[in-house]
Parts: sequence; structure tokens; C-alpha cells
Amino acid sequence: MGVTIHDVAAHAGVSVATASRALSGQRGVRQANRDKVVAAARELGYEPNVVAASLRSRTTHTIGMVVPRIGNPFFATLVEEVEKQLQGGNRSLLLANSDYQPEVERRQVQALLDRRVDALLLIPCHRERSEEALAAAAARIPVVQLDLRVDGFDASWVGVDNEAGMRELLGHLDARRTVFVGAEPTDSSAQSRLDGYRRAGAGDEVLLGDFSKEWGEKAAGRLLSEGLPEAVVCGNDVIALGVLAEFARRGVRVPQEVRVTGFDDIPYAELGQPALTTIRQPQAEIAAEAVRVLHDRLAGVETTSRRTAITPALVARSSG
Amino acid sequence: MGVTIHDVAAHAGVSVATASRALSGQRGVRQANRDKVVAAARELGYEPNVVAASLRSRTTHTIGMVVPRIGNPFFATLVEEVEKQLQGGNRSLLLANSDYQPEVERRQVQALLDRRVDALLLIPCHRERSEEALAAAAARIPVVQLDLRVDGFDASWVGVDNEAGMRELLGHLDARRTVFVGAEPTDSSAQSRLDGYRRAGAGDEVLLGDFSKEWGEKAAGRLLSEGLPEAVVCGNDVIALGVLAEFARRGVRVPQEVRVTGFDDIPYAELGQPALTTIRQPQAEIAAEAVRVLHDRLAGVETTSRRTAITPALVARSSG
DNA sequence: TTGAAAGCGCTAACAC
DNA sequence: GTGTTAGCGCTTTCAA
Repeated sequence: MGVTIHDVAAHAGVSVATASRALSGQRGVRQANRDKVVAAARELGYEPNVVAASLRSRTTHTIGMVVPRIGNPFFATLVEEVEKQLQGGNRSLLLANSDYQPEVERRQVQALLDRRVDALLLIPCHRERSEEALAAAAARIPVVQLDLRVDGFDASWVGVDNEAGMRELLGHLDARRTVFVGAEPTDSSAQSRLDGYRRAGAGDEVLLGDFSKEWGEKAAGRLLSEGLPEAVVCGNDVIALGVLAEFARRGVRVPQEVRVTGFDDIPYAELGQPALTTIRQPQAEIAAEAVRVLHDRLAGVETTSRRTAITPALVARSSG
Repeated sequence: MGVTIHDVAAHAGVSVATASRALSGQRGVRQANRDKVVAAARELGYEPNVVAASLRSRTTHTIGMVVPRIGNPFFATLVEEVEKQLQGGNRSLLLANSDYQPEVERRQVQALLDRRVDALLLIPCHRERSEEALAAAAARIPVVQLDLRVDGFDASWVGVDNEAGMRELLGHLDARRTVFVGAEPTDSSAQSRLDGYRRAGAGDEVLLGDFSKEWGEKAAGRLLSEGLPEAVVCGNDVIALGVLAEFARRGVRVPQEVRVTGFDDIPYAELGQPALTTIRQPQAEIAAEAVRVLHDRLAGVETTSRRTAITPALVARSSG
């Protein structure tokens, strides 16, 4: 705090320009000078002011990320994987939570843009109402949508083929009567899982709430009073764990009396009793691909938007 | 992008200084001018460059936060609560993961300091080896340790009284023979929970690994072959869920044959079967207090370090 | 390969 | 209350 590149340059007996070039590893600096500068920097305990560098170079080496709910282990794991991908490349992650509210999301995206993040990873919390935030960002910097997406907006996206996952699940269940317990199709996954369920010809019995364990518990109660199907197909693992908990409390045996499935394969899916049958989303792969797309865009290699859908795999456990 | 405060000032017919004052809500600007400036800014689509503002004002309105593992729902919830606290105050959160590695943690803290965060929330992953990172940060900016702490370092801390929690738990169990399944005391919670267990006179049977479900599963297997105690006291919920899962797989009935307890009360603690008896950490309170301490420090109100230990409460469920 | 000098866009003294 | 001006610390022309 206090020692600037001027001090380093003076100490090394070169100009600030040379010091700057040496410190940022540019070529075109004589090796002897390079060494002197590096030594001086170390000796003086020089800590570059990246804010100043950003102002001039117009790049912050920071990537913004907005998630609907960091408390959901699925998103937390995604964040962790993105962080891991960024480790090598000297970029940091500026994280924000939208709390599933498009208004909050818009403000958070704006705050990130104000901070001049180089690029944005967005998990848009709403299929339609996230468009404004996405558009605002996409107009300025490279943006990749992660997991969720905005309907009909031309921007890169990396996620999972939810419909294929749902087909796989229903094929595995091969049940006579199922009920889908999902979330109102406000986000794209809620929508495509519901679509997948319906298109697979599993029938039209659907209960829609939100992606919470509380909703799962409530829905389970309702199913109990209306008559249990052969299988309950849940929109994600969190709902399924709520369903399982309520069934356990009411003394309903799973899978003997009713089978239950989830979606995502969060770490807690396999810990319950019974362990949850679900569809695994490969978060490491999704994160790696998203970061790759972003880097390509930042490097100017790629300019068009790219959509990548990974086919998720069934994880059959005892609940279904 | 392109329109600067000079443009706004010109458009409003005032100087840049007045424009700056009006835009940042300082008093000492005539209302008429204030209105003109705001109108001009809106009209031109002015987006302030906070990087430039930061360079000059030496404040970034950004708070850094380093957590050991964002994938652990306990930490994820803490992050979420901190985010919530920050919402009002126009500060953003720069998040980093240390992966429980002091080396990584040190690098992450340095990256945050390089970005000139105004303050740091640190959950030090190691009782001793996190000291270097903590000291580096504390020398430059206000720092508050959250949940975990570094031994014998004079810095603010907000967390829970782990020993009290452990006493409460053991009092509730009132068991003849217990075994503690915890983590090697590399972080302060692992240490103080172990201490609490021992000091409560619960005996000396301890199995130490790390805070993972895999360790819980392994420890459960070991207990099974060595003879079950009356109760298994786990170092946190994640371990306890692993223990529970393994017992379930091996057909051991909980709590009939053995009781199991956790620590933290993560959202998944109550979802398992049986629901987990545990100690609740009030994350919202911890986050609120930490942010308050930080704000006081940033406002210059408080200069000495402050340690706040919240007494956690027992949540008795069916597992113990 | 190097150095001098001009800003990046803003805020904060300072003068009026 | 307002304007002028001098930087914040760095990178990047532009000349040499």
C-alpha cells in the first residue's frame, strides 16, 4: 500500500513503461532489465493495483456469475466447478444470488456490468422475464447461460437435455400410473422436464409448485389423500427428498407402496433412506464447457452463440 | 460504454464536479441542477464506470469472502445470508473457495486484496496454517472471521459456541457409552467440538477423519465391526448423514439399536429417515452480525476486534 | 528495446 | 453551490 510501479521502476533504474512490460510478462524487454524489475518488485513488496490496470486496459479479469439460489446444492456444486475451472486462468468470480426473482436478477446483473466484469455466466431464473437482464448483459460482454435459459433469445447456453433425461427415467420406471410433482414452468428446466414428462406419454397427472422440499412434502400429503400412483416423478431432487420425508413420516413404504424419483443427483440424493433414483447432471462437464465457451469468446475465437446440450444419465437406486 | 460523466455534465449544462456530486447523492447541489443532471444521465444512458471511481476514491464497494467449500450446504447458506445482508447496502460479494487448502486460501485472499476489496469475510480453513492469509488481509483491510477462526490471532470473529453445543447434545443423549466421529482438528470447529466432547466427560472414544459423508460411511462400518455404542456423536451433519446411510445399508436400525447425532442443522438433516437430531447454527444471525461488525469497522466506528459467540440450540429429532 | 507522455473516467481539493 | 484542476496507478501509443 503505497509502493507503485514508479517506485519499482526507479529502484530498478528503468522507466515505468519498461517496468510495466516486464511485470506483465510482455516480450520486448531485455532479460537483464526484466530480472532487475522483478527483483525490485519483490524487494519493495510491490502489489500491483489491478483497479488502475483495469481502468486503463479495460479488462478486469473477473467473471460475473448469477445463480437463482446458492443454497441449492445443485447450483452450489456448479459454482464450485466453475471456480475450479477459473483457478488456473487468473480470473476471479464475482458471485450474485437472484433468489429466483427477475427483478433482483436484473439489479445483480447491472451491478456486475457496472463493475466491468469481462464476461457473465447467467443461470436465468425465469424463461421469459430474465430476458431483459440477459439482453442488457449480452449487449456489452460475452454471456453464457448455464443450466437454465431464456426462451427464444440468441445467446450461448450449456446445459442438459431435460427431455431426454425424463424419457430415460420413465423408460426405467415402466409404470402403469405415474404422477409428476414439479415446479410451475417459470424457468426453462421446470418447463422442459414437464414437457418431457408429457411427451413421453406418461399421462397428464401433474402437480405444480416450486423447487422446494416444502412443496414436495405438501404434494406428498395431497397424493396420500387422493390415492397413490405407482410412481411419483419429481421435478428435482429437492422436491423428491421432501416427498420421501413426508411419506416416511406417514408410514408409507418406498418403493413397496410407491416409487419415487428425482432429477439432478445432488449429493444428498444417495444419502436418504431409501436412496433416491434420479438423473445425474454432470456439473463438472457443464462448468468446463461453459468456461471454455467463455474463454473462446473472450479470446475472439468464437463470435456466434453456441448451444450445448449434454445427455444426462440415469442413476438407479432403491427408491424407484 | 462511451458516454462519460463529461457528456452528462455538458448535456446538463453544469461542470463535471457538480454532475459527480449530483449523481453520487452528495448534498451541496441545488435541486434544479440535481434534477438536470439525473435527467441528462438517464437520457444519454449513462453508466458510471465504477472502476474509475474506485481508483480515485479508493473504495470498491466490494466485500471479499472466502469459504472452505461452497458445496457444503452449511457454508452455502452462510453465503446466501451474507448476500442478503449486503443487498441493501450497494456492496457486492466477491466469492472464492479455498477447498480446505491453506495454500489455495492464501492465493485467493491475495487475489481479493489485489482487487482492492473493501473488507474480507474469511472462514479460515485451518486453525494454524490460515494465519498467513489472515494476517496479510488484516494488515490492509477490516477482516471478520466467520464460523471458523485462527488460533490466537487477534481478529474479529463471529460464530457459535461449539463446546456449549456439544454439552447440550450430550446432556440430551444422556448415554452410557458414546463414540465421537469427527474430523481431524485442523480447523477450529473440528477442534472445539472434539474438545467439547471430551470435556463433557463423554469419554475418549473418538474416530477422526474429515467432514465428508464418505468418512461417515467408513466410520460407521468400523463401528459395526467393533461393536456399536449407545450413541454416535458426529462432528457435523454431513458426517452424520454418511453414518446414517451406511447403517441403513447394513440394516442397523436407528435409533433402536444405536442413536446418531449431527451438528449444524443443514436443510438435509431433517429430510433423512430417521430425521437427524442435531445442533442448529443460526446462520442468518451469524451473517447479520458479521456484516454489522464489518460495516462498523468500515465506518470507523469500531476499531478493536470483537469476538461474538452465539449459543446454538438443540434440535431433537428421531435419530437420537 | 526503451522512455516520455498521454490518458482511462472519475472524485476531491481548492478556489471562487 | 459551483467550477477548475490535479491526480488515483496503470498501460499504451509514439518516437527515439
